[in-house]
Amino acid sequence: MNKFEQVRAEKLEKIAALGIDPWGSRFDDRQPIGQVRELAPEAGESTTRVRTAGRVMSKRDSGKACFFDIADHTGRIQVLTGKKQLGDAWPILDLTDLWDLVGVEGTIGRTRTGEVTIFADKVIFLTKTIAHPPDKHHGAQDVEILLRHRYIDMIQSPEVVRRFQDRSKILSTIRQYLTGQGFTEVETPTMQAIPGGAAARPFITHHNALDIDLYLRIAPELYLKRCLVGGMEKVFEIARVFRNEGIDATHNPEFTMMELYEAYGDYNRMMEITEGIVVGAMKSLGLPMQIKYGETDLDFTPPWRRATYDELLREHAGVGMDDTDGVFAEAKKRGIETLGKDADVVVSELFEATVEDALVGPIFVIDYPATLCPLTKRKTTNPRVAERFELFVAGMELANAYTELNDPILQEELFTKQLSGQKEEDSMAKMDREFILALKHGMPPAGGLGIGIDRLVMLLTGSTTIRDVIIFPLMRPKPVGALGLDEEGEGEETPTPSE
RNA sequence: GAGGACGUAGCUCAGUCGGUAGAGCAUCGGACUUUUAAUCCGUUGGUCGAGGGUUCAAGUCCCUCCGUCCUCACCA
Repeated sequence: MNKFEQVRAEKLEKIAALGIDPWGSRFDDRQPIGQVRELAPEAGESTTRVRTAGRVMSKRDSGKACFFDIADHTGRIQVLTGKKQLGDAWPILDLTDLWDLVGVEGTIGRTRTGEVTIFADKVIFLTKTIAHPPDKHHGAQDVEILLRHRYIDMIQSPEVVRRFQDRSKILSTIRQYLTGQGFTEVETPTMQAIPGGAAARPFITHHNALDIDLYLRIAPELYLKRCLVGGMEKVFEIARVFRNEGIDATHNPEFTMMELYEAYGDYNRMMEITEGIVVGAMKSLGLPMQIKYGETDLDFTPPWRRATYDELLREHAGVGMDDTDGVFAEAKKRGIETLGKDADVVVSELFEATVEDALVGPIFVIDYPATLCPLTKRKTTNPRVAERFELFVAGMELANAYTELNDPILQEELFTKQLSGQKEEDSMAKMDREFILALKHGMPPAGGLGIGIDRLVMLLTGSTTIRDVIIFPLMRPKPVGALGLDEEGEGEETPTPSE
């Protein structure tokens, strides 16, 4: 405990000595501060009584009077009280520090300078804050402090709380939209013996009683399709998935993916649903169809542009995807390694290099080279092309959907086929015999869709990094030392992982 | 994984050419019943991220390590 904490801890004792519980208790019939503010008259003091609670954000002591500001997630308000008004309760104010939690009761009004103020005759101590708070004007600015101790970020920046409330609203809107369309929400295994359904490196863990290694899922896809086999014709899951890869402004090791499957649908139907979900989410936040993301102007008025993979590759790279010689030549020209790589792997790399960053969107890129899509149904008119789309917005891949492959014989074949030039962990093709067996029982033709929830929330809340929309992003563990929280001598260090 | 930047009091930040470690806020003590970055007087506070090196002397220069951020690569 550092010197600041000792001072506050001593006050704790003094509060208790006054017969007051420094940790507070139930506090009923409280109005949120935002509501209390609305009751303020144009000027002067009203007779309207209010009762509210919040965190002390600033304090201006003036002898026998005291002004302090309290804040909750709905707003901030000034409180004025005095020795005469509080009587026996007056000494508690001396023991009240910044970031303590208090309840107040009094009349609502304005001071002569026009500031909305609660003229309090009761101050109820609710909770002592032992830690020393950051600078009351600048707040903590260090990104590391804000991320490691997100509650500090939330306390000092109401917009942070609002952003996560927006995230919650987007999620509930998606649930409402889908259940309204007859979808059933299911929860499939997070720990899986074979981590399939996407191309990504998994996290590995171990179950002691069964003595088996398990993987944290990289996608819920293969289980949701089993639900289709079982007759759940419309299912979805808002799935936390885990990918053991790099961390940057658009990637966190765990993130949230919405996946849905609709029997007897196809990828065209998935485009309609995607538009419905995104537009619905925007409306729930009160956003117009034209928004700005960073410097980019986006128009979400449906229907959104649909362009084929081949068409876009011709537009931006000047070659068609079936023109193997042209694709190799163009790739080499752009410094892409082509030696020993499958033609479609090169096509894909050329596409990523030339097209993806140029896509402002929203735009559905449709009809991908089939070899890159082992879980997707091929076009009956052209088996080289898979019925898949990806939705791009502002250079981000926001959604991915297929007409689902339901042919178990072809599926088994595709699971065994690794493309040259592609590492196994970079491939979606991982043999899962249990899944093949499920397909053998007859999965209806279906459309499937995945939407990256974090990226959608980024887009709709104007956040440029994923850390702004993941409430506790992964950070490398560190001994608690910042903010004076470090225990002297018996420093309880976070164990470092073995190398 | 590669490159770059940063790390100084609880917080926000200065710190010149290598020459006694600073300010504001917060804390603590005092004055004040309409302040609002309250004011006024006084006070306390440092392993300069960690370790090593150069030097008479290192916050400052060099090396290693740790952490965070940015760019690139991978990925959604």
